[in-house]
Parts: sequence; C-alpha cells; structure tokens
Amino acid sequence: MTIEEAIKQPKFTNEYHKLMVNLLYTASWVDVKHQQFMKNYGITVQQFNVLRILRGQKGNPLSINSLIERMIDKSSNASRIVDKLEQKGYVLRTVCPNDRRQVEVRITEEGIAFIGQLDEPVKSLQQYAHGLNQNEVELMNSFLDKIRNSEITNK
Amino acid sequence: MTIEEAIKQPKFTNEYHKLMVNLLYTASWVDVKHQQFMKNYGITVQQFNVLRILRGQKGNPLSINSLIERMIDKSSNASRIVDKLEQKGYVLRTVCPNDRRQVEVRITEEGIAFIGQLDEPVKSLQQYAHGLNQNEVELMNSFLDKIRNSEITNK
DNA sequence: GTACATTATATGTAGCTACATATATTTGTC
DNA sequence: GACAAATATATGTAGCTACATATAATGTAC
Repeated sequence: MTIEEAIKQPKFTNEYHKLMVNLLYTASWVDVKHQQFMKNYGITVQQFNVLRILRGQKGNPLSINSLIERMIDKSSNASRIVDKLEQKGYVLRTVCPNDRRQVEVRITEEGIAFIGQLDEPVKSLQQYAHGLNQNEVELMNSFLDKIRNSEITNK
Repeated sequence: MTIEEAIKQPKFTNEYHKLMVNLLYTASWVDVKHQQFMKNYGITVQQFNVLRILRGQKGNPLSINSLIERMIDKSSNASRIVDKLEQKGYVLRTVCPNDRRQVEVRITEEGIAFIGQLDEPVKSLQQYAHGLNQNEVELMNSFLDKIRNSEITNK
C-alpha cells in the first residue's frame, strides 16, 4: 500500500510534503506494532526501552537525567516510568552518595530475567526493516540523520 | 548529530535495528516540532490535520469513519477531536439524512479562515525535508512504503 | 415484520503525557 | 558560612489516548 492509499490522499503538494506525512505515518505505524507487541508482556514501549538501556549499562547505574539522554523520546516523565519498573521489581532506585540530588537507577536480576525472555521475540519487530537491502538501510539511516540536521540551515 | 549521538548509544546490533530506532526517533523529533508549532495557534496537531482534511473536501462533508481513514494516525478518538473543533466553531456536525447513524462533518467559514492563516507559516515545517534533494526524497518515500509493506512477507 | 447481526458514533475509565511547579541538594559569590 | 542561582528529581493537574462498552440505526434472514 502506498502512502497515498493509506490515507486516501491522491496527491500531495510536492514530494517534500509527502515525505513528512509518510515519515509520521510510517513511524506511527511501527510504533503501534511495538505497542501491541509489548502489551502481551504487560509492559509499555517506554518501559521496555528504559529497561534495555539499563541492561546495556552492565550493572552500572544511571541517573534519571542520563536515562533521558538515552531515551528515544526524551520524556519528561522518566521519573514515573522508573516508578512503574520499580513497582514491578525490575529496577532499583538508590540515592547517589556523591550527589544526593541524583538517583541511581539500576536493573535487578528479575529485570534482567524478564527482558532476556523478550530478546528472541523482539527480533520480529526489526524485521520491518527487512523490506530494504543492506545498501538501502544505510542510505535511509543517512537520510534520517540529514532530516534532523537540516534544522540549523533552515533557521 | 548522528542517531548514535542523539541517544548516546555508540553502536547498534546491526543497521536494521539502527533504522528502527532512527525512524522512531526522527519521527518523534518531527512530531514535537509540529506540536510546538501548533501550540502557538491554540490547536493540536490532530485537530489541525482533521481541519485540513475537511478543507480538502471543498465543502463536501465527511463522516467520522471517512475522517479516520484519512488521518495520519488512525485515532479511535476522532469523535472527540471533532468535539473540540466544534467547540471552537471550526466545524459543523449534522446527522446524515440517508443514514442516520452517520454524522456529516464539514468545515465552517471560521474554520477555513483559521486554517488559511496557517498556510504560509506551516510551510516552514516541510523545510525539514529539504536536507534531501529531490532524488533522495523520492527514494526515501519509496523506502518508507517498502517498510510498511514488508509486513506480509515477514509473517 | 421480528429477531439478530452489523455498522456508525459516542462515552466511561484507567492510565499516560506535557507543562508548571515544588522540594531537595549543590555550587558559586561575596 | 550565608544567600542566591543552578541542578536533579518528583509531583499536581489538565488534557489526551487506548480500550471496552453503550446507544442508536440499518441490514438480513426467515
């Protein structure tokens, strides 16, 4: 299905307009797939991403701010996302001894076990990119970076 | 800024994984820009999109369902989005005489005037795509379509 | 034409989000 | 070291979202 068919809009003012719409539409489409997948495991996409970031730290803790820096959508609610994960026993929060304003968040054994169980099934989500060959994927990654970086020159 | 820098993740398991993250990150980035822009005019992105769809109908009404079919994120809340636009006087809701289950939504003169005033400033949002040349934009549009269509073969 | 399924929209609700603000701690200046 | 500014996190709140369910109208089978 083309983007024109997907939103029943026969034509766009130009290819650039079409690209913006297509980008937002496709990302929303992918996001919904992720949501539906995660729901089966009683977790939200945001919670999953935070857990995966923490696991990547290999036991080292991260502050809430460093967590935000690593999140895909820089959420002002990182604190409450960590709340939920804490309630589930997947992470632990301790006050940082060096700077008592900061909080050290780290993944628990339960958290590691839980997310480990998702490693295999999660791969199916990346399959969406496999409509493209290696060359195309690299090209598209560079295009996405270019889009975000065109901001400066436009201002 | 590369995607690696943007989320402080030095490497991904492969380019496909990176693409999924980059797609979600970039779309969220664009979406936030849109949100911030629309906020200045006291309207949400969703409300704006619905208004623009209705204007495109040239006076003909659309049912709630046809509206959903044309929306970028197929929202289950189309009914309430129309509520808000109705409260602002930008759209009108009338029961369809042929099928009294349906509702005919059409844009008002105020709605047309309001959205018309955004036509020029809104163009700045499309500028994000201008980091790419014509050829690259067309290529990227085809890649996005491919991503959504790879679903069937993966199942 | 009655009964039942289907379709179109609306609404109740829990949970999530952005934004503003609060609280606690640290840093810098004098 | 007292005081103001800056930093890190948490929280109150209004509004938005997904999902389930309700309401109403239409279509279909007999």
